[in-house]
Amino acid sequence: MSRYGPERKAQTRQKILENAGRLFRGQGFAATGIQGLMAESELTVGGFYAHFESKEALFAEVFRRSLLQTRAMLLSGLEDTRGVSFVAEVARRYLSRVHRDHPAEGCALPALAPELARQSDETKADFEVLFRQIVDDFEPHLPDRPATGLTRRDRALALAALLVGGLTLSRAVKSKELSDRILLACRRFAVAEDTQ
Amino acid sequence: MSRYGPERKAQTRQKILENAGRLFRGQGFAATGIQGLMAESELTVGGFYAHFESKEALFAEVFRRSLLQTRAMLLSGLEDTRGVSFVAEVARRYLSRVHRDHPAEGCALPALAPELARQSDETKADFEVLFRQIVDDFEPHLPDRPATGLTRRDRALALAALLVGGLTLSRAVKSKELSDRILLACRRFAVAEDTQ
DNA sequence: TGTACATCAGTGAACGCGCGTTCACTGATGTAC
DNA sequence: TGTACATCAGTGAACGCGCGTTCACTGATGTAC
Repeated sequence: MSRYGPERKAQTRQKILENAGRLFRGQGFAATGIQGLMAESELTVGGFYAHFESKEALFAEVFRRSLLQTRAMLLSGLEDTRGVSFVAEVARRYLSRVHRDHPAEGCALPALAPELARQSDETKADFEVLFRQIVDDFEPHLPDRPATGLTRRDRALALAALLVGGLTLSRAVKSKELSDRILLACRRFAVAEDTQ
Repeated sequence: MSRYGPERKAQTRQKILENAGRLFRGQGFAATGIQGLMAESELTVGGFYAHFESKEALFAEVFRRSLLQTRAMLLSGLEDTRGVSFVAEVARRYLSRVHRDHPAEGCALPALAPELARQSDETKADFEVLFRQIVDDFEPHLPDRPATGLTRRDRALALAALLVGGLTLSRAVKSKELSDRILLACRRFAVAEDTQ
């Protein structure tokens, strides 16, 4: 065994979080056991509670971290991009085949949103902070088109829904052809909205 | 006890299916036990396998029935409605506060889609048949706008994604104000797409 | 009409197993003198 | 430098419980004669 102390503890916590992220998103929250998670992290069950208060507390933290990663994945390098090309690029990144085919490494929402909806208000409030942040990030990049009656905030929220719904549906069907079609249709729809 | 025979059995099966629908959508598939489901149906565990081959087989059937109900809820009375008013009405029905606040009685997708995505190809293929049917039902009611590069099928698929994603997100946040905002934004977005 | 029998929906105990959480304990470390 | 001690991340057994599925059995029913 290597060194002890707080930095070593932080590393262990990190490892548990990463494995929990993969397992929760890959198999679901209720379907993942702490036993298996700790084994995956090369530890024993009891140690879990030195790092997290409960399974739900871990869930909240996993969700938070996953969304931070998604945010970075969606926005990195797009600081000065606006209008159609912003929407097209964000939709292209999120509604990709790679993302669809690797739920365990992807955004937490299409994998875990219904389970989040069943958690405590506290956990949902934790999520909400980050969700608002991402929507806020979208907003300034979107075109202002008051004639449609949609504010930029409306567009940002609807874009988020289209991304999450599109990826969710693309994973639920069996046929790859239909699945690809769903991804493409949502990308086109997101862009079309801002084109005319 | 009342009468026996095949019609009585069908009634029992029906009762199990209804309770499973409520429990799965309300608490999730993995989080619902057959013991609890059968107790809810005023039966004992063992009897379950006289009606269903396995828990997954029940899931597939529950999903199918739930989508049939959703389809009826979305489309009833709209046979001759076209264009914006069709989209507006469908979105109004699906993205309603009542629907959001009663997941156990609502559409299976926002409640169970990620768990469906983790089931066998057979179960997903079962779902796909009905999903295609609903998208096919949408299609003829949607406006044809070739200038945007979107086919009617694209619009129908994107509309489905917007509905599912919108309701999913509206259930995941804590704040009712934000949740309402998400529902409204998606309704507006769906309609705006077909207005200009 | 009365009796014997086959059917089969539903019972309830048992299979092996894993669940989330608690807790007394271990043993490597850093600190004090 | 050497020794005694406090800290605390992680161990592993145990708590009570429920999991999905199997199976020998029960008992109300419909049928045959």
